Amino acid sequence: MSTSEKSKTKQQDDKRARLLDAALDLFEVMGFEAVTVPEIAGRAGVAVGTVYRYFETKEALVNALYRHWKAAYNRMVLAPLPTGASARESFSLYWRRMTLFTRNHPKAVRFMDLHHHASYLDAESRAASKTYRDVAEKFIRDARASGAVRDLDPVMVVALMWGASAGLVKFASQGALTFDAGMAAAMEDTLWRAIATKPLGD
Amino acid sequence: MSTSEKSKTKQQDDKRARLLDAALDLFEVMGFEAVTVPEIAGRAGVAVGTVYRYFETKEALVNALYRHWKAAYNRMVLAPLPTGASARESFSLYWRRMTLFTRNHPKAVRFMDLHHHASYLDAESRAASKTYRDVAEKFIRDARASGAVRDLDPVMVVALMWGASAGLVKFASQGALTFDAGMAAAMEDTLWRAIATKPLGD
Amino acid sequence: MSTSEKSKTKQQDDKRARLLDAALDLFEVMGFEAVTVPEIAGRAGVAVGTVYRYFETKEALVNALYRHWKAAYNRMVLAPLPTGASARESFSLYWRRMTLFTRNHPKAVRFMDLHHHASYLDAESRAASKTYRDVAEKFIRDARASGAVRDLDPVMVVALMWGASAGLVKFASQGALTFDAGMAAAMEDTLWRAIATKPLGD
Amino acid sequence: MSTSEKSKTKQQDDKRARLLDAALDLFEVMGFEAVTVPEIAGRAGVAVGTVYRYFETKEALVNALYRHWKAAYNRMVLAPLPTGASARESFSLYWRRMTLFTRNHPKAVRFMDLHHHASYLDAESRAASKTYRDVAEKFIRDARASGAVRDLDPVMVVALMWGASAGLVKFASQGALTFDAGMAAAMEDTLWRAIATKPLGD
DNA sequence: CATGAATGAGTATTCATTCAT
DNA sequence: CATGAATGAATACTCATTCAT
Repeated sequence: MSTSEKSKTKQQDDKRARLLDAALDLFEVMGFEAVTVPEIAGRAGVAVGTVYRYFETKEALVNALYRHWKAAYNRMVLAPLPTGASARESFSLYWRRMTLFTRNHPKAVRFMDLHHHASYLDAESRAASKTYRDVAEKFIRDARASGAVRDLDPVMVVALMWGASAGLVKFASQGALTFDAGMAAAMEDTLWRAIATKPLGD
Repeated sequence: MSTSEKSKTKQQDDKRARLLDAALDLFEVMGFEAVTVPEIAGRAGVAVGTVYRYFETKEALVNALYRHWKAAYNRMVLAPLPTGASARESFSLYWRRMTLFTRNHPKAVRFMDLHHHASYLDAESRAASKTYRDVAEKFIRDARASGAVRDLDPVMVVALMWGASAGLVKFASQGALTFDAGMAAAMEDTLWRAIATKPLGD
Repeated sequence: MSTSEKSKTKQQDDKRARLLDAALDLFEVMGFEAVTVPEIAGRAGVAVGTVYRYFETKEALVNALYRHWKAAYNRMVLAPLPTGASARESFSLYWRRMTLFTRNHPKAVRFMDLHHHASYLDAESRAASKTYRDVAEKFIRDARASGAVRDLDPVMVVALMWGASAGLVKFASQGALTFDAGMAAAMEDTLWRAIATKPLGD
Repeated sequence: MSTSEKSKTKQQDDKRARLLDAALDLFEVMGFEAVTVPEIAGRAGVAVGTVYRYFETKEALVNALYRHWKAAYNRMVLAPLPTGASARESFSLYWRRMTLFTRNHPKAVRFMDLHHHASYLDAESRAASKTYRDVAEKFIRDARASGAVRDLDPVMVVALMWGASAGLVKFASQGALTFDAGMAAAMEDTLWRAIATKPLGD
């Protein structure tokens, strides 16, 4: 297939992608209202009017951005586990997926946390959040049933895991720590001690 | 001092306080830019122009609000511990102060988390954040030195504690759990297991 | 009553009136879409923002303008006739009222004619037009019943009278004729010949 | 000339004609400024860019449209009368031409009336209007000289005739009457009574 | 001190026009 | 010749801030 055959679509995809990238950079730092459409266009290297060829309104743009990253997160983090994995292995896998995504896309994660209850997000965008809690709760419930995890409120455990990850992002963005694989592993070990029936076992 | 002299001051303080309250309610839900000065004035029951008798600009108002709550937080949570407290007792006290404040003033806590890196906060407002980290780190370092807490990166532990609290607020505000004293205690126990050398000991 | 007591309302009325005047001047010549809000504000001697203190939107402004003049027209032209007036006298009175209004407010009449079917006029504004036709038709019907006017379609007669007046305005605005009292009287006589049973009688 | 050579031209003419038709439909209802070029292109079934192959600008398009219909009107209505026609016959012929054109092309007539003084029409387009008045005035002057028409201001008579026709269009477009041949004839009779020296004579 | 009408700079959005394919 | 994606100037409208009362 020749380059020219695809170039039209490619260029469009490219512009849309560049607009989403620019919007992420700006919204994450400034917030939705503080960012102007010309700023987004400028950073994406297109004219103002072009923004409106790809997104109906500025609100439609944030919503598209939010859903884009929420979908990517769900795809990577909430994918089914390999069958037969132990509770410890499952915990480790989920935690490493979460932190890997977070470390690869810290801006996207901060953006989602900052905006998840914002008034300019429509119902569909907000609905995406639920999935995460559902999957996480089910995992904890199963692990508890298997006896590997103590008798704790599943939602509390989800809050702890999400919070631990968010805390690392927050302090990393302030320069107080480095959120690398080692830090992720140390936190994993610490969290497992918090919730496991026999943290030192095995 | 006559009564009328005092009442005047009282009324002024009252207006200032009502403005700060109104601003907190609105900023926390809508964000800084999405809230208009007339809205704040209306909710506080004063005229638009009056806002400017108490605060130079809208930015000055957010900064005053931020510092107000940051100071309250520091006063309540970071106050010196009773001398002679064990690491376990100190940990418990800090955690209970944190969660008590958070449960009493969830709007203020969400506001501070949402806005702590915002561009409209000036250097002085942002500096207030540092204190918290310094105190928290010192406590962890001491506890570790005493042998009660494992050999962990202090900042990671602070991230974990802050994150655990933030996670509870977040899921509580979504209606997924109830952040009451029992929940706080359960989380305290869980966190202590995560970091203590002998979590079951004593 | 002192001047100062009323001055606040007076000034407001004044601004509203000046805005309506400016809008009439501009809309009549340029059409609704070709006129910018800053132009209206400038001509009225107020700031742009002030326009929006008096009218929700630009559309609300045209609608208010349209209703203002339609009401004035109906008040002056469609007021009840003195009882006992003959058909000839009634015809003369209606015609003189129409042409007097038209000569005094040619811009308003052109504006109403130009805009009466415009998409930016809401239902209520458009409804005002009906009254005119109803009154005019009733008059013709009565005059015909009395035998003074020939057996003509009443709507056709209304069309003729309105058209005659509109034609005079149009050619006057082009500088082809002078629409004064004499011209109005000459047209009245001509129209009466057109419709009367015995134009020369009496 | 080969067929293909002609068809090419035909297709071009066709596109131009379709653009003019689409523009008439839209301008007449919405006004010049409220209609977008993409709308015109869409209704004409061509791409946006194609509009600019046939017309320099949007203004050039309205001007072309205006002149197109003005020329058609002049060709049909203002064509020389058969020699030797009486004043009554001439009057009838002019009136029937006017009303026939108006009934066949009501949109074009409304468009011309609505736009005849618009700022986006250039001098040449506006000049076309003069012809009509000149011809009409000359006819009245002659008829008056022949003694068939009373001693009236010619321009007033033109205003009356134009107004009568415009009134019929206006009320017909509002659904208040039907502008058919019978209505046209009734109005002709009525108008002749208005201006003739001996309306009942012959 | 308190008020709220007035201000005008600033923002989202539209749309006539161009030009590479 | 035809196309329609890209452009950016222009417009309606908002809202922080001022100041006369």
